Amino acid sequence: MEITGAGRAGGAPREARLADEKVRNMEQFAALSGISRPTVSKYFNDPASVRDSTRQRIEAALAQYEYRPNIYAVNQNRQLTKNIGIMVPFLADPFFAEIARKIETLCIEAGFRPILLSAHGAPEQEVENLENLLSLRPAGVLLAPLGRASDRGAIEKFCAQVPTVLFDSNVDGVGDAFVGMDNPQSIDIMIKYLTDTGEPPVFFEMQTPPNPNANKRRHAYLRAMEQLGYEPQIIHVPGAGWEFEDIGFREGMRVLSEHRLMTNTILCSNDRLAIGLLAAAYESGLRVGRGTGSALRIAGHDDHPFSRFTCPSLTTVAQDYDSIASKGVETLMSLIESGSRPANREDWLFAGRLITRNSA
Amino acid sequence: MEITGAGRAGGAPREARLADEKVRNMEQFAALSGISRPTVSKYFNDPASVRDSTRQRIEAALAQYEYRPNIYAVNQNRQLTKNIGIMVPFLADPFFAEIARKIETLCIEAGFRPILLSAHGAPEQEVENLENLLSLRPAGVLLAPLGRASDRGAIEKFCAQVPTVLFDSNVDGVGDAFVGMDNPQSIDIMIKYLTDTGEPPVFFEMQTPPNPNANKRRHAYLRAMEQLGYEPQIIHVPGAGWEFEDIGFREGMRVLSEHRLMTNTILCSNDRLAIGLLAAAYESGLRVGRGTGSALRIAGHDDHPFSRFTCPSLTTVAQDYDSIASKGVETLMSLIESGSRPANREDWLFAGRLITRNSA
DNA sequence: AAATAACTTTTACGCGCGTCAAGAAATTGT
DNA sequence: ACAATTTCTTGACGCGCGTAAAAGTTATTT
Repeated sequence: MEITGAGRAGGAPREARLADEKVRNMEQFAALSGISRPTVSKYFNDPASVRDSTRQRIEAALAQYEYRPNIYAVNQNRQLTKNIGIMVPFLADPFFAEIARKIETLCIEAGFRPILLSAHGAPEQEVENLENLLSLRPAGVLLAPLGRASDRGAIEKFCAQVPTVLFDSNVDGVGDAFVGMDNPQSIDIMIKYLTDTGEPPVFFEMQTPPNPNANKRRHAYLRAMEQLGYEPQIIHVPGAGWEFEDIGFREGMRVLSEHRLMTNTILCSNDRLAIGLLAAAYESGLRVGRGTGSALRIAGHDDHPFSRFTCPSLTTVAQDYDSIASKGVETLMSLIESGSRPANREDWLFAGRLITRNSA
Repeated sequence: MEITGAGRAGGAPREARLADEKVRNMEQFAALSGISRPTVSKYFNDPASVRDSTRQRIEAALAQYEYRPNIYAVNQNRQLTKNIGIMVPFLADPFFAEIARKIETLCIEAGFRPILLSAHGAPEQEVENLENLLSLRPAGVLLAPLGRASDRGAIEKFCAQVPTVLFDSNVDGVGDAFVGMDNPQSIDIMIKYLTDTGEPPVFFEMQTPPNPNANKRRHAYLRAMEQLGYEPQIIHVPGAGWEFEDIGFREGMRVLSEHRLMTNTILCSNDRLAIGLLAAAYESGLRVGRGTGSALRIAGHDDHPFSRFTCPSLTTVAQDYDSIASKGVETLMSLIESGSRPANREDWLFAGRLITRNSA
């Protein structure tokens, strides 16, 4: 028996040894991949900018050594980072969590790094977040402002320095674009539906809603009722802040016991108020629905993720999450690519879709 | 009449002029404040580390020029950043949004910069987030893993490199500490309550729950029922993923129509399943509650932010959000300060609090 | 008042990478 | 095969700040 190929002298192969060591910087990695550092740097900025054969060699080395450029050094030397700020007024609201998630995903697909922030309902936090964002030198920002409570000056100052697309909640004249829903349209179709299938609705809202959409919806309600020749009634309940369900429930209990309603139908300014109001109706022993056995019809607005599971399930107008998210990201991307700021602000309003469930 | 102090000659004061210019770096700011750059650097790392008079001069300049150190340069040169990663499995779940918010706040108070990430229910996203976090060189991480679906190897590898406190969902032996709730205790008090005030519960859960807490709760249920001398019944409904309400509703409709229950009381593995189940009961015309007129009692677990507003309001066991958040942050801070990793992993379990509402 | 301690300034290097310029090498066109 | 073009390499500078050493200054102690 012959023993052949008993192993090479000189220890383990060089590459296998090095694979265990940590690659500390691009210099080392470039040496390992057999490519010069400036070319490797070029590759990481845009893989398509180097020759095919070069790219393959870099990617082979990449698979072997798991090197990643130091993000701090990269961002320090780039004039513009690949960061995209996403800020919502209240992340504990699943509506915002959901839309933020869609936006996040789209940003990643576009090759950017999303940074998610929430103002947690507090104007000071919103301002602080903007300041922190600024120091991250983001390529752009998607911002759903708090609204009424926002520090307009702070937002303006921010927008002057960073390409910004507002969404959900508009602040007139601020930012490079706005993407949101068409409140007049959505309120219209809801009121048409409600009047067609029963009585015209009263409008249920907070006295000091944090979000400007509430005002737009109130105006849309008044206009639609006038056009249809019905007398409007607005139930302004005391309450501020972001605890909408709580306000809807607490004040709903009061309103329902006082029998102040002109009709049997209530249109809430948003789903979260409606969820509270539904709970109040249940607690009060009032059957909600559109059947003859029901005392009350309740409708919401937004198609909140939980409104399918209320009792009864909530009739509402769905916001077009997907379109809002993708148009927002799209708009921001073209802002970033163009490198310039548009002279005139674009506003994109998306139509709502009526969702008829069992509450109205 | 005498005119005195008619103003100094020489134009606008030097400081007022400079205040308009942008301070580009620490060098410039140091010059403006009249302090050397290394001392200014020391100040930003720890304001208490410089003399009182020096601090005042820096802060005076700070008020005038609004300089902030370049965060990328700072983090490149510091061995450890002031970043704290916070990662949850599913941010669209208000439970996680809520606890993440508390953790965020505590981190900021401790002088750190929280970075919030969500796995969005996807193991690949969880792994990607860990990789991204790693490249941010965080001082520490608070991680609520996906659980069953998590890539254990990836998490272990991550924890080996970064001080990590797990919360909510445990992965045995991974990370430097775990903070969560005491499932045996919480299930115990719930079962005691339910049996004391009515019939012993059946246990309602998903066949393949994403979260290990479900398993702990099932075991606790079995043990408690055995101890009390009741026959356990577990309703395992098909379903995976994070759409708990949907599963609770869909499968609840089926289960309730099949009349397979041994008792009139259902204990759900968590509130979100219970919310779906409540909707199913409503839809099925079954009155839920503890009164004589009710056909069914339903209890949940977690005290989800919305469970106050279900119809009827949900009886549940409240997780101690505050304690979990603060103990988690506290533990992480001491890990960071000590600079060393503990030999033995600490586990902190907090007791649940029974919340009796109207559903059971 | 002198001695000591505590702090600040000066000077300088390094972090990891973007980017530029000049020249070398590889690829393409004809 | 040669010129034209594209791509890569070499060498170097700069970004803004942390940090270290040595020398200078100020505050505290006895």
